[in-house]
Amino acid sequence: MRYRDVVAATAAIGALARAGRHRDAVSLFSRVLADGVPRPNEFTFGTVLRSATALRDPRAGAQLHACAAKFGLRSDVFVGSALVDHYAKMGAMREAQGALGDTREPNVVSYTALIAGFLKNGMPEKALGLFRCMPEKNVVSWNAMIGGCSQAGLSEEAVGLFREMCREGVWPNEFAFPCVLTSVANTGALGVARSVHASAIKHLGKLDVYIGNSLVICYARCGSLEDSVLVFASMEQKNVVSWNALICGYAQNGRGEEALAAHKRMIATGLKANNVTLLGLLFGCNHAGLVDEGYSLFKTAQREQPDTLKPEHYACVVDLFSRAKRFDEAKRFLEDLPFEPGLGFWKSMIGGCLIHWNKDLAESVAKRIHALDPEDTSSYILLSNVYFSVGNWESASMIRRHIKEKGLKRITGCSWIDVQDKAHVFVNGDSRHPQSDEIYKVLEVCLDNDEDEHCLAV
DNA sequence: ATAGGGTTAG
Repeated sequence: MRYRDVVAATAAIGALARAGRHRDAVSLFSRVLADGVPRPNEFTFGTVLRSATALRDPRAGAQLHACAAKFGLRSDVFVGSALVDHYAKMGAMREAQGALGDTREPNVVSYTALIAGFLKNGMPEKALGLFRCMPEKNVVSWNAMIGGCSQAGLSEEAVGLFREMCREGVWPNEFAFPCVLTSVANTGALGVARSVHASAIKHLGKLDVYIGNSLVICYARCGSLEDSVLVFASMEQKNVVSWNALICGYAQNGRGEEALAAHKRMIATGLKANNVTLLGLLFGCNHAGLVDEGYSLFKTAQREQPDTLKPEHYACVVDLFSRAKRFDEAKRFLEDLPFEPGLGFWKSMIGGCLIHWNKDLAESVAKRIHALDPEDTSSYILLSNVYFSVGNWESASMIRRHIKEKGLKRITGCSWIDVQDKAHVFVNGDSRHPQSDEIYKVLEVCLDNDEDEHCLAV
């Protein structure tokens, strides 16, 4: 069938795209093009390019780009933004920049698409540079910056940008809050969480399910399970993500029993658990020592929805057994894995050996790890800690020397506490804090009261 | 008839 005019043809392509039938949309475009009638215009290209992007098909994108150029539409702003967005989402940032350069009158959309691309492809400085000098900003450009920083793990930047946006008088919409709340969750600042929550109510009135979910996880990560549960209870709409957020919150805070209970309630509402649910449950069981419950959940999932199982779930089971000193079961489980265990699996085992002072097993597992990766520092450290724990100082310091000699780099873990919305970060043996002396005095008092605890030198 | 931004684990 032929289309009466270009409007009808474009509408037909657009309808396919809206129905998610992107492959058909691209085919229809090719047919229209082959017929030669009607002649596609800038709207047609914009529409079909979106489908090529949704398909993540760089070949189709490049062909459409060339074709648009042939039709003299390359410098149109609609075609241009669609091209920038396409290339940015394919990770081809040079081409994306080129497409913006070819656009005669680039607008907010063109710039925003490029900024989002820079952030997604690990170039936050370029994104920020462009954002600072773009001719015009709107709430979407702000959201792209906030969301992109949040995804890139630049939590402080994301929160800062959110504040700046509000200061500039830009009214945040519902898209901004999930991003900024994720970032707040990563910094763990409860006071900030509360103020962003208040800001959401002030700006939006009603909170949608995305924001509710983000609040549940944010409060849990900031250490306030009370607020987390309160938000969850107040949500009108709940989906799998909401339940997962609740379950994971319980799990992170060591409340395995409550996580299991929440899972039962979730099933009762007719929702099906997915891979994240299972991971949260296993994690919760892990930290509450609910070994049999956790393993039985795993086996049920293996039976009923084997497609949801990923290596991470198997790793949790290894952790579950080895933390509980059930090394034989852990070993048997490892041998029966349906895939090659990665380093993480063996590290899990050493972790268990450290808790239970199992030197012999730690040695044999360390051998396996170093066969896979001789540069793996964390397993050396874990092994030397096992030696420390059983009082074998010589072997322990030998390993430390070995690490130094090989020049292996180790990633230092850190912890922090939040005092009046300011995070104070510490690493082991740190003395850089301005109140360091006082802090250590208080610490000594605490440690004196607690002499039975084993203090592991890492 | 067309465009850019959102939530869950480690």
